[in-house]
Amino acid sequence: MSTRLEQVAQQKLDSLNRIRTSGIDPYPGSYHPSHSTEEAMTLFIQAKTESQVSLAGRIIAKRSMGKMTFLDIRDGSGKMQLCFRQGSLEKERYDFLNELDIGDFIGAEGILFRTKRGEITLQVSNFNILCKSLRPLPEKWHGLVNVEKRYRQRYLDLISNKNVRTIFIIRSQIITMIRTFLNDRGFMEVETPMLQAQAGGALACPFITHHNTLNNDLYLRIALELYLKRLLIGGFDRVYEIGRVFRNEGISVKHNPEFTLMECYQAYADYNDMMQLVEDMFSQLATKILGTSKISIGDKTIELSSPWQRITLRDAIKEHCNLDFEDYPDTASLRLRMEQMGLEVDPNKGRGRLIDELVSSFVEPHLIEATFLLDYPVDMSPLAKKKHGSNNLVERFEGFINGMEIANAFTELNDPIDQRQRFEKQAEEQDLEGETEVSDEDFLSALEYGMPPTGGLGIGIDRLIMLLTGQNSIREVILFPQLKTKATSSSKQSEIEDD
RNA sequence: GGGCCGUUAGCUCAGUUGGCAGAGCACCUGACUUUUAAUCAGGGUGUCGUGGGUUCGACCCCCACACGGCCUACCA
Repeated sequence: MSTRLEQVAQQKLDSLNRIRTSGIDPYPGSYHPSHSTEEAMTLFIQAKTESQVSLAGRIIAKRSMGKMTFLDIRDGSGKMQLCFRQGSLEKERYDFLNELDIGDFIGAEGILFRTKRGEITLQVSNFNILCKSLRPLPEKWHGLVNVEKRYRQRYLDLISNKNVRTIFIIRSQIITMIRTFLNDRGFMEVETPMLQAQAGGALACPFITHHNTLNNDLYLRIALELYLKRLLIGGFDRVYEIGRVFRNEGISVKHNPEFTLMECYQAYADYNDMMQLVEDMFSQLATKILGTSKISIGDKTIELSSPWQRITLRDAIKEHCNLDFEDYPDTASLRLRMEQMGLEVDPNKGRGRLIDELVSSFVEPHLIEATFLLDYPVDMSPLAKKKHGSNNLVERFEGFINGMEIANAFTELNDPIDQRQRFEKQAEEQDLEGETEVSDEDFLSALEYGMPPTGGLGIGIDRLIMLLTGQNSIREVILFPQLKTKATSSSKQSEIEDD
């Protein structure tokens, strides 16, 4: 007894063997089509005379009518109907069509014509199999719907669902546009270590790994910040990196353990310049991708062109929580006030984390329109420069769209003494919160050589792509999102062996 | 971590107070020289997520587990 899948696989294997027996290589080395299907379409429409072309692609439909067969093939650019007529091919070649199934790749040459129904079609005079497929593709009409299978076998999702394919094409275009945008402004793209002795630049739980030869533990980076700043110290005035960072935290529709971050740093600039940069970048991206600077999410329309709304963090919390954090200058008093408001307060959290909790719970959900929250407390921003004339606020903003944090920027702290004190204070609070991390001496000593005044910006690329493609789950814009590894019989076996 | 929902043929989905497991597509055989979700005639099909339990009898009821989705929690 065998399953349907096994029976189909056997049928395809039988076909493969018949092909081999007949002396044909079912997996030839190369085939060089003269045109893509899209180019062939254009050629036919523009050319007055009959055009001889060769095409290659995957068979996605087969309609046989006895002595005449139509195949639809698809390549990276589009699709084309192929017409095979017994009168135009040797009988042996025509009969070979029996060995071609949906899913196989073929190359075909012939002359383009238009059918009675008006479809541009290739009249095939010769063809070759380029790859024999051994598994059936998902159903043609409904496509692949099973979400788990779509993520685990994304190639099937891409074959079946054109809108999925489009999302990832747009993703690629957006990232190219960001590079062009920054390059045009004199930024230089760089690459910095993903394996780091210390995971700094953000407060997040890192992944830990081990280098065997060096015999020391290393961390996968959680941010790009501290190495990019070293490059400003080194004399590159405008640098950026678009790269993967890794955070060992929860998975949700807005979080994947590895995600793509863009950080850029501009010497002699401050957070106001970064705000302008964000406004320019986002409105330009939207205009190029969508043809308008407005994005539609559900029934909401959000304008991305300059200027975005600006509100200080203090005023935003006042408005949504009826609480002025300046009235509560220390952790204890703020915690007391929050408890009086009926909130459950984590006793290990410091003042910065408490304020952050107020923001994410009460303020963020209301920031639908493109909004900059300005001027954060120093407690929650150890790498940002203090606001001129203030001892407890820093020049920092976060950008929000549709209730989602999308950008984070500050005027970078370049006072090495202040930076050392911030690290020390942060270390104290982390001890209270049960985390331990030593300050980054290597970064501090770099800073002591002198870093120019600098504006820095970070943008979550995946979330930006969600906005511009109208997706509400980050997994829809990451080709292979993180899923739990399914135990296979062999891995179960190895677990037993490990025990 | 908690809650709710889901898991049936390769794919998309039905199904039953608890009484032989169903359809469309795909696949196989046959017919067909302008089809295009081709059509027509015929055909095959399954660990009903996994493991227990209740029952004369479980895809269905109960328990546990796995995986996924959404919500929530966590999250610089």
